[in-house]
Amino acid sequence: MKDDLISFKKLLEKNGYKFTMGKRIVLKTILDSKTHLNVKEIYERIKEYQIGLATVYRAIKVFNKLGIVKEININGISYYEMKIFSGKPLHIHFKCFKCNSIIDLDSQSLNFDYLKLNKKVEEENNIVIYDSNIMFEGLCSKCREELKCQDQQNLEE
Amino acid sequence: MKDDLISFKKLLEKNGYKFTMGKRIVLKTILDSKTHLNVKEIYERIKEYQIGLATVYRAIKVFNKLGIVKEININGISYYEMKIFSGKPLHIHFKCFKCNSIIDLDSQSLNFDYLKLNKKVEEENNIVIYDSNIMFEGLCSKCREELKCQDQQNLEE
DNA sequence: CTTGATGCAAAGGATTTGCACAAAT
DNA sequence: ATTTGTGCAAATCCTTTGCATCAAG
Repeated sequence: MKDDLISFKKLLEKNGYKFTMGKRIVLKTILDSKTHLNVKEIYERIKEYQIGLATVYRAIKVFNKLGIVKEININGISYYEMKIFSGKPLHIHFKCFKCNSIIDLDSQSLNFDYLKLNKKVEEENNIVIYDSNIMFEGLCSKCREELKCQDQQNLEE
Repeated sequence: MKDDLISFKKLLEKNGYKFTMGKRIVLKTILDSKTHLNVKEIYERIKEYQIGLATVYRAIKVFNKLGIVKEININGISYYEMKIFSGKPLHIHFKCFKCNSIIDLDSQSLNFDYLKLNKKVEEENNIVIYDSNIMFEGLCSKCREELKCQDQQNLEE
């Protein structure tokens, strides 16, 4: 087994789960993906291995419970990405209204600012924050440029 | 008609919708509620007026599209709260892992900090942010106290 | 009158579950 | 050997849609 999977195996077994082939393949698929995947997408990618849809759902449920993956809801559908060992303390997502693309915003300095704010939120409200989900909606830079060009053309007419 | 509903009527009609009794009752229900409601909850509260579930869904879809209400997804279910004319520029939500309650965090100074951060995000990424969804998960102050008490008792045993 | 709105029931899509069987420790 | 995992199909839950009818402007 690849070294990088051993930590996951240990984490699963510590919690009474078996690190089966199904779970391994689902996990690997999420690990290898550059973008967030939903269950259907994961299933499509791995069904050649004879893995059922229910197994994918069950594996992800366990991963989510153990904090291995992070769930992001976009238009009522759940997408998943790695959470632990991912090197990202915070995930800020941005959804473009126009092209519907989801962009990860992970600037070092922004993350730091947000973590500082988290601390303030915790103190002000006497709560403990384990996880934070931040999702912005708006116009991405590409769509923004396109709109600018259109405006220009409208003016010239 | 109550004064405070006229702005909504105008907004709807400007966009080609009729401000019917169904929409009015659904809107009033969300307006009057102190907490976020899901469609089923709204339907339960107003079905005595002979309003069908589909009507509730359709009304909310329009409200959401026009920015009248804000949609919040909690565990795959959509909840709704007022967005425009609500006096809150930003809604930060907190969900307690233990008691599952959803708490609104709306401190003036925090909101200000977040809006400032939004500006920074916009500049760094050359995007425009129309809306932001921030949801924290963790331990609320009440559950935190309870856990503290339990720890105390465990130590004394 | 014309157009959008409604209620109902059926359809749709995502997720869960019951069950018999298979696989892991 | 025992316990958890799996595939399949059925069931469930939330949401949307088609259609005939109704109501608002």
